[in-house]
Amino acid sequence: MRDRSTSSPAKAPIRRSGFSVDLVLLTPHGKQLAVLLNRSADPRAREKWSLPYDLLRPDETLDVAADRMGRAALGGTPSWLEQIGAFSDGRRHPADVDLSVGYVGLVPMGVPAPVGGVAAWFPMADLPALAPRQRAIVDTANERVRERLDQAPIAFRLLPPTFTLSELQSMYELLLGRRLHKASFRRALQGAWLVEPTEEWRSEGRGRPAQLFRYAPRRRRSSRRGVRFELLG
Amino acid sequence: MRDRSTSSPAKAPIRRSGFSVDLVLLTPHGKQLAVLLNRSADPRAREKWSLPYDLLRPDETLDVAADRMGRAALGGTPSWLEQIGAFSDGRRHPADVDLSVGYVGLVPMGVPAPVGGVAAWFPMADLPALAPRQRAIVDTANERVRERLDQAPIAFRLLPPTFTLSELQSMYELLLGRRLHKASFRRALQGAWLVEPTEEWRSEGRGRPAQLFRYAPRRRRSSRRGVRFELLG
DNA sequence: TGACATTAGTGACGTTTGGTGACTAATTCG
DNA sequence: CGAATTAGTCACCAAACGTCACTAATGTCA
Repeated sequence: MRDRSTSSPAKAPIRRSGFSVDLVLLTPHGKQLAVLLNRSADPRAREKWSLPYDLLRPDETLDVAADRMGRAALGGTPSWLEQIGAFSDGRRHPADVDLSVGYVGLVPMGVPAPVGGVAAWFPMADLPALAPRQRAIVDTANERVRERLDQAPIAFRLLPPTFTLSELQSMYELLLGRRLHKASFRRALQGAWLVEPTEEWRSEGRGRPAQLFRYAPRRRRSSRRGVRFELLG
Repeated sequence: MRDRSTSSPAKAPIRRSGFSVDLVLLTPHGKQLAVLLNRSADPRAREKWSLPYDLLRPDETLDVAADRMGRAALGGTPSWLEQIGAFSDGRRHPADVDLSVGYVGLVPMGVPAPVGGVAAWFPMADLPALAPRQRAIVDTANERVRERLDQAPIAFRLLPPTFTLSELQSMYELLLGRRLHKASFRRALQGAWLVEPTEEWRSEGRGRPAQLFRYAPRRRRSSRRGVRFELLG
């Protein structure tokens, strides 16, 4: 299903001339992110697991191909998807292609990997060995998610449709890798007009029940600020 | 020189199976940025001008190829270079390849286009017709430069080694497309420890002479800020 | 030569933004 | 009931930022 190559028996370091699209699907998994990996079809493959990848079909857009692969890998479409670039140095790739185009996708928490053991979620900190080029793609995916965190609804796409503000803050803390102050977080969120409260409350065991919110961004003028020099040197 | 294809007389919509690297070289030109374009070698080409592009050579890294193309197009190496992604939808490209990898490069002001008329600088606002895929690459290059403006030394790479603070501010204003307040700009710059003064002053016709500065970033701790919700909805 | 225009550079004030600790509120558990 | 736990808010203070106004140093021109 995944192998669309014409039968080429060569195992030598001859690269196929095409290129692949490689997908990094991320979902929250406890205190960290997890990546979806496919078990290698070829038992002789040097790595047992790999990112989902495929060759681009004729007359298919890159973005469309990535979405199609997301559906193929999960049964549903990722809640967010973005290209992270082209990867081609000498590093090895399972498809033996010259070049691979990487995509990051987000999957809301709680979506299980397809049954059958062909795919599984692996925590970021405990990945099995991957082909070097795919390893680079995973690392870039991680960076990209952090970079986009404040410009795209990353955290919201990893949460269910309704969530508590504590859950939202925990998601930001997971993605940023550091703690945030409750009052500051909520004040900033208030000013951004990104969420609206629902009528529901959720009692999570002990403690005061929390109100549920949903992601409902409202138009606001982009603040005409001065320059930020974030460059560190 | 640029055409490395095996002689394929086909003019039909048959795509070559390879991919190209396309370079958007930018330099300040008056009140806006300018792009370096090559005159099409083939007089029957549908567009008279194109971005510099080439096919990746065997065992060559994408980054290396982009740098090589920058040197070939200008005689010198770009002062900054970054990949901006892979482009492949149905849109036409002069090389008739399935996929193109775009790069942005910066060139300090004052570097002339090579003599001979094979290349020329075109102001952003007044570009000639380009193949649709290259047009998309140019647009993405522009966005990327603005996105990176506060994280990479974009403005400094477009200026000569020493410059006045007014020139630096003008460069930021050019890139951002809006005016900045002088005192705020300088205060923020001061806090960022990015420049150091030289002993030289420059008298530019009328008005008080300005001190020259050079880009000399000093290490500083990354500020542990809270979250920014720049997302506009 | 002196008034004026022009550009560079800085000081100071008030407002907004953001970090922080401490408070109140509502629930479970014993 | 009281302690523990989690949610939600308030108020204080410091840092950051927009703005105006001022001083400084040059050229231009009457």
